[in-house]
Amino acid sequence: MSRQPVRREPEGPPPAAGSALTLGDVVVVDRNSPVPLYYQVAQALQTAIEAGRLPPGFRLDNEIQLADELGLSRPTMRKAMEYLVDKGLIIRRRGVGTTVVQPKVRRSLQLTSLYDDLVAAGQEPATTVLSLGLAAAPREAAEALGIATGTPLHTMVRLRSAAGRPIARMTNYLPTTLPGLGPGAFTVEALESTGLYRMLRAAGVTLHAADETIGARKATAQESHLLDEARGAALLTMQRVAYDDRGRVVEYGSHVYAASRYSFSLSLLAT
Amino acid sequence: MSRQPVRREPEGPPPAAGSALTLGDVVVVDRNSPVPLYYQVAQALQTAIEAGRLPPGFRLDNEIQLADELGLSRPTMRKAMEYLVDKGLIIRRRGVGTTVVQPKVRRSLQLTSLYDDLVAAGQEPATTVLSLGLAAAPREAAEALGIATGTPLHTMVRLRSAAGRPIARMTNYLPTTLPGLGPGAFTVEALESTGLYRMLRAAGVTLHAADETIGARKATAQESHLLDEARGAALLTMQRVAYDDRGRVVEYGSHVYAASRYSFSLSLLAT
DNA sequence: TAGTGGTCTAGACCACCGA
DNA sequence: CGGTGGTCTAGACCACTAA
Repeated sequence: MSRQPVRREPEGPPPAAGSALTLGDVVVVDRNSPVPLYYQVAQALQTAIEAGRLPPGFRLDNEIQLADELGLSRPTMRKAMEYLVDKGLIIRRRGVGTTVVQPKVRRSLQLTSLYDDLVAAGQEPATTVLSLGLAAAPREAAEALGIATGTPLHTMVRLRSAAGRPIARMTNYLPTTLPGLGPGAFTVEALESTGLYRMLRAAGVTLHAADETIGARKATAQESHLLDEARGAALLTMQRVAYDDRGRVVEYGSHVYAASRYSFSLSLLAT
Repeated sequence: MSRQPVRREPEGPPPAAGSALTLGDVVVVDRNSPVPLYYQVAQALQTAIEAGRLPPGFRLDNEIQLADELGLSRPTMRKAMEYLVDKGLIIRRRGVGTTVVQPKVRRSLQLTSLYDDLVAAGQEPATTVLSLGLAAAPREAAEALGIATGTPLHTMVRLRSAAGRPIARMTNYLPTTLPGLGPGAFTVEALESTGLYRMLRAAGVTLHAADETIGARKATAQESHLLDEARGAALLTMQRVAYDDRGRVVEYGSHVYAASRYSFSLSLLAT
């Protein structure tokens, strides 16, 4: 239980960026918690980095020192740091050391107003179910789900709005053969209040992976009207196939978004 | 060096999906190789899975057995399997075991012809440099790079084609202050033959992360002409900010794609 | 040459799952 | 209950980097 905040501040030129902090100031581990030690450490460090207490460029001590400052073994400390590397928060180089990564700017990319902005601006997104029921699988959905065209599927069309304006039309197809997803598994009320993915999880479906394709095309007259856009406006399209942890296709969705008010953002780490 | 392909085929009902194979049939480790043992194992397993030698649903032995079949310690075997979990190729459940995941279908999503299809169809992509030089940073690029508007930047516009038709116009801005990227670092010839990212790596830049925003809008008259599309056609847009391993912004790109012939595909693992 | 992270080992105990 | 993966420890040697 010894955890004196040892401060190493040797003579000579001041260190590049901080180093007056010690892990003990930032991380406290609870050995009685059911949360794994490495995860406690990783979370604490992530919080500290995101809060700026470990600023960009901050040089961390080597993993052996850190480990015994916290009273942990080296592998455990290491696992915590690997977690942060995977998240892109720190960089480690053999023979060099570990430094905190510069936070990404992100928000400078918002050239147009985004869905997230609308949500952040206080307007909660709302969902309206336009249709819901069992219907014969169209060719597109049948191919995605790997079944015969015409097989009955849960079929639903939802309109997603934010800030009082429609943003997206989402069409989803789900097989009726999965446990917990028999006919009648979905209701308009639940879909509008709970959301599809939460309902799936509640039904015992474990989402594991998804493939998405993002494209664009011009809106049809009907789509322009539905999404409150000009005729022939550009739409973002997204098709998604979602799989559960046994590799079964759980859902196929084909969605269109009003491109003037919506865009997709992604962050990638080194390939 | 004992590596007999031990086969476990107990009495009773035939196992669900395979189990007549052993790791020894699929993985051979070379302790003299500089390649880490866990990585050798992970690669061999990945290859076997993707080749179908370990079919979807295949149940792997527990990690202790696997480890000593290969003459490895449990942590090393474990690290190999964690690698495969991260790649989404296997699923592990405590108290249950490890199984090979169903391969994703992917290709059923190609509703429209994609860039990849064109490349796969034999037409190599080609790049034409439309302009290249130093220019004052426009507001958009200055914001993304975190510098003052008007700062001189490497500025380049490239036209990417496939199957003899233009597909994308890519506009990139790069600071001149990074080591190896002074004025004159880029030439038309190198860009057309080598590609921007490869040139960056050669200049000693280590790409680490990127933020992307994908949207859509209608083409201007000039863009329609350049990309060989109808007037007002839908375009996919993508802005990207790339960072090096010190968190410095390396590049800002703003690109437009002919949506009738291009789309983005992504695969996601459980969040 | 000194210090760093990368890899590897051989144990241990535990939480969870299904029969 | 037995078997599984999840966590943790305390060492060891090595490859790489920088001074």
